[in-house]
Amino acid sequence: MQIKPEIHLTTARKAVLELLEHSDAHLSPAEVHQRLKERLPSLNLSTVYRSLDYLVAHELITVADMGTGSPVYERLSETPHHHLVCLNCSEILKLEHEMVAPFFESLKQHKNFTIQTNHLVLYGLCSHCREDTQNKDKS
Amino acid sequence: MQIKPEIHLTTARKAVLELLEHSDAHLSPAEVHQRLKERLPSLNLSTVYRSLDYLVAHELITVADMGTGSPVYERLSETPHHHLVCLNCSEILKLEHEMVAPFFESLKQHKNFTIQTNHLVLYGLCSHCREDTQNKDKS
DNA sequence: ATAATTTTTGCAAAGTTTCGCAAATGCAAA
DNA sequence: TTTGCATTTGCGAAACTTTGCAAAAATTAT
Repeated sequence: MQIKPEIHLTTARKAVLELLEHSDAHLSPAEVHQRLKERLPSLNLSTVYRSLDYLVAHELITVADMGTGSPVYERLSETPHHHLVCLNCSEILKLEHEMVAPFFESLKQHKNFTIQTNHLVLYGLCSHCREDTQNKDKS
Repeated sequence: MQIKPEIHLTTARKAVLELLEHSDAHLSPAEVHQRLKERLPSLNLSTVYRSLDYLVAHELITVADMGTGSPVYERLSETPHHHLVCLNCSEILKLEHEMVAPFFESLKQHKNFTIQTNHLVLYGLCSHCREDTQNKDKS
């Protein structure tokens, strides 16, 4: 990963970016490739991988590993957000950036490090499953 | 990933765990396999993968993606720590858990979500590279 | 102990991701 | 425009990771 402020959108990259912008979902590389095959039949899967990497590096999209086997990509909206994934029931909760911003700010202040990670995925237990686990412990 | 408090250490799992406990480094699955081959010649690489998954799920070791191609594993010490990776110079900085704990605590308080992620890897710019980038912007 | 059940492992195959390289494309200079 | 240079892409192969399945090992019940 490198810092390259200059953005050059080729046909492939533009297609990938537009697909993500017009889709509200998390898409895996294979899904992106699948959906673009109609428009661009010759588009190679490895080009999809490279385009996704490029778009992430240039901060036009985000990538996250939700533990689904493949990383998933989505457009980068004005208000970034993050995810909490329950290890027990697999529920995925959205986490607003306001909850994360103070943490990133403290890293800037105390460690002199500017976070660029724009899509955090944290694993743990949702409220419901924590109760279940506690009950199980008692029995 | 599932929550299985009962820990069953087979020969393979014990070997993997002991290797990580006696080694101070981040090891990839292939490196773990390589180093155990002497002791356990018949140990299969897929068993190493499954053992690592098992040990992570049972919170005996941690896994992190440092952007090196393969995930890396290490023993879980009493004092967990995290990493900051510079996107520009690739330097890896250690981040003490004390810097992270208040953030996790706030998620517990406000979102009722108990974080179990025990090894965060955050990407961004180290102090040195941020200066460079700023200078480059000016020129 | 022995048998039945469950878990783990090796192996091979499938799936996913990366990489090298040559052809194609795009941009810039002449 | 044409030429030359740099970037991007397709393709094939390699590398990495996961999965299904049957054999082996461990656990539990009889």
